[in-house]
This record gives sequence, C-alpha cells and structure tokens, in this order.
Amino acid sequence: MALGKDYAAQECSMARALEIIGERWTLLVIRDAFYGVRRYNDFLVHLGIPRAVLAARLRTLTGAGVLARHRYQESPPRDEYVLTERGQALWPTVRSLALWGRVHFTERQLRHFRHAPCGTELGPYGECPSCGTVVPLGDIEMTPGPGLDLSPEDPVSRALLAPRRLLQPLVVEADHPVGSDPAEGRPV
Amino acid sequence: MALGKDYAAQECSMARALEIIGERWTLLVIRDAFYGVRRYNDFLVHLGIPRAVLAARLRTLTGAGVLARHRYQESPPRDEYVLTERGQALWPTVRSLALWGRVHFTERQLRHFRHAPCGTELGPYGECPSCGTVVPLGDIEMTPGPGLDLSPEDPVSRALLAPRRLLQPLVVEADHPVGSDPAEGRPV
DNA sequence: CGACGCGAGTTCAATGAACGAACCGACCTG
DNA sequence: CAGGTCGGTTCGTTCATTGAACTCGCGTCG
Repeated sequence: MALGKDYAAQECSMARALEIIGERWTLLVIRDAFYGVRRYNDFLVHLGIPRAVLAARLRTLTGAGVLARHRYQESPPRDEYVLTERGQALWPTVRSLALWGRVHFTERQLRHFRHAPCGTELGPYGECPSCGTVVPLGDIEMTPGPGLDLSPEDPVSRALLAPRRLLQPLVVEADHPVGSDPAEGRPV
Repeated sequence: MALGKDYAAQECSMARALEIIGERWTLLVIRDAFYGVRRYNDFLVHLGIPRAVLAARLRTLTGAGVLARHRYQESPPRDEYVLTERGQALWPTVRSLALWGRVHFTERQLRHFRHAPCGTELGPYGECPSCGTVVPLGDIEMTPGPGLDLSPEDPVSRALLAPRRLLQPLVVEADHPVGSDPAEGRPV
C-alpha cells in the first residue's frame, strides 16, 4: 500500500468508491457540483480549499468520469466541470450523508430540498414522500432554511441563497464590496 | 483551518458529517461494523490498517457516538466496538456508496444483500423492492457473490464467507495455518 | 501601446497525517 | 516461568495538505 489513496487489499466495491470520492474535500466538491457550481474559481472561493488540492481533485474526478470538462468559451479558453451521469448517481449518497449530519450534529436545518411540482420536502433517500417516487434531480428545488447565514461573505454563497434547482448552472454576480452602489443599469 | 480534519467555513451538514466519517479508513471501519466485526484485532487483520490509525479512528467514532465501547469479558478486560443507533443510521449512506462503486467500478458482484424473509435483493437505499419497505438491519442477509475470493488469507474474511445477518457478531475461529489438520473434536 | 486584471492553474517550503515496525503491559496457558 | 494473545503506544520515515507566491494566456482600460 504505497500510495495513500488506495485501499489495496479491500475486496469491496465501497473501497473502490472511496478511492475516488474518499479523499479530503472531494465530496464537498461534488456537493457543490449538485448545487450548480461549475467553475474552478467558484469552487475555490466557496470551499476555501487550497488551489493545488482543488486542481488535483478536479483531475481525479474527471479522470474517473464523475465530472466532465466542458468548454464554454473559446477566447480566453475556459472550461467548466459538470457532473456526468456517473456523478449524478452519487445523489443518494450525498443526500443520505447530509441528512445524517443534519439529524445528528446540527440543530437547525440549513437548506430545504423539495419536490418542486408538489412542494413536499424530500425523504431520506431523495424520494418524495407524498408522490412516492424518486425525484429527478432537475425537479429538486433547494431553498435556504432557518439556520442559514443570510449575508455571507463570498459571492458564491450569496448566489446560492436564491431558490434554485439542483444542477442549474450557478451565475455569480461581480464581487462589488459591501456597500457599493449596484444601481447602474444592471438588468434585474 | 489548522487541523486537517475540519471543514471550517463550510456551513453545511454534510461537512459536519465528513468531519466524523470523512477521514481515511473510517467508512471501511463502519462497513466492517455492519458486517459484524467488533474487535480491535479483527478490524486490524481484515482492513490491513495501521494499528495507530485504527486506535485513533475508534476513539473518534466512540467520541462521536457512532460506536459504543462495550466490555464483553472482565479478565483480561476486553472491549468490543458496536454500532450505536447513530452509527446504524449510516446504513443508507454505506449501502448507496457501495452500490455506486459496484455499478460503476466493479465487474462482478462481490456480495449480495437480501431481504431475508422474502429473498429479494436490496434496492439502492436498503429498501426491499418487492415488499416496498425499508428493511431493518437484522433482516438483511449477506451472502458471497460471484466475484468474491472463496479462500482468502485472513481468518476474518473467511468468517465473513458464511451467509449472515448484518450486525450479527462475528466469531473468528483460531488461525491455524493453511494445511494444518482441523480434525480435533472441534464442534461444527 | 503599456499597465493592469482575471481565471486557471503550477511551484515550493513548511506542516501535519499515515505508515509500518518495534515495543509494552496485562493477562492466560503449558 | 516461558511463551503467546490482545489491545494498544511510540517512533522514524514517507506521503499529503496547506497557504503563499508565481506563471501564463488573454482581455480591457487609459
């Protein structure tokens, strides 16, 4: 077991999974990807992760087919990282882990996840308790809960305050310092 | 962020969860606990984890209330580590992660997990697709699948070959070297 | 044209965690 | 009393993470 990231002798599919998503920061990157974060810089400011580590994780995840790198403008060349189907298949894991953390280690709920068509809060596994079906990711609406800081420092967290669908690409407005005047013909 | 294990600025219940179960080896320890492993030495030989790391993880997990330390004999004093309710609540996470690993990174299935009363293989969240209910852990039977090594080196893996229920305490027979004669009044 | 800025990284020294081998102490067994 | 087992701790080495500084391509402002 030379490297620190392989669970060599473990004959178990969970060990294989952990070799990919079990490293520090990785699952938070994936959570952000579900929230709609796609750009290197947005991951960076939202997570407070060291640049080198973020670059390494994005490489690993694209290499494993969890994220796909997708060019969204040519000049200057810019790529964004989006969840593949394989990555989207991690939603039950992410959901159940976050729920476990909330139930056992958080007092107040930070975010709501609801089945958009009917407004019901998601069950433990990402299903809709009232409809009884597994909810497609695009039908999941996330909204701030009572425990969430409503005026966070970083612009990514601010952008994530608005109600939104999972996977919906995040648009971060320019980071004008607090108190500057935003009243300049900017379309609503 | 002095320490390496806290995701300080993350205002998210998943970050809280990851501070506990996100360290290297931790989730494999928990998986083994679901399989019925309870003793320091059994974790040690089954995982191939460094002793110091195992001791540290068991301390963290008992401190977080995921495992409970339970004395099972007085002389010499010996404790075993068993999943608390909080720990058992991680089953959907463990199940969904293992399933993700199997679907995306393993060819053949290593273990089956079935709803014992009806024999149906569990769904992605630990539910029984035919009964439609969440299966209590004690009703989950695990059996070797086609991909599993049938004559593993270590005695813990050998003990885990027999069909068993989740959480059922694992009994490891003495580790007589391969080829030694086991025909000595040992009850079946 | 030149200065400056931005996004997306890479490089580097310092620190912290993991590794594996050795050691330890309480207890039991031959 | 010699040896073995279980459940650790200690320790030197190796590997990963951190944060700060630097780079590079490109666009923009004056």
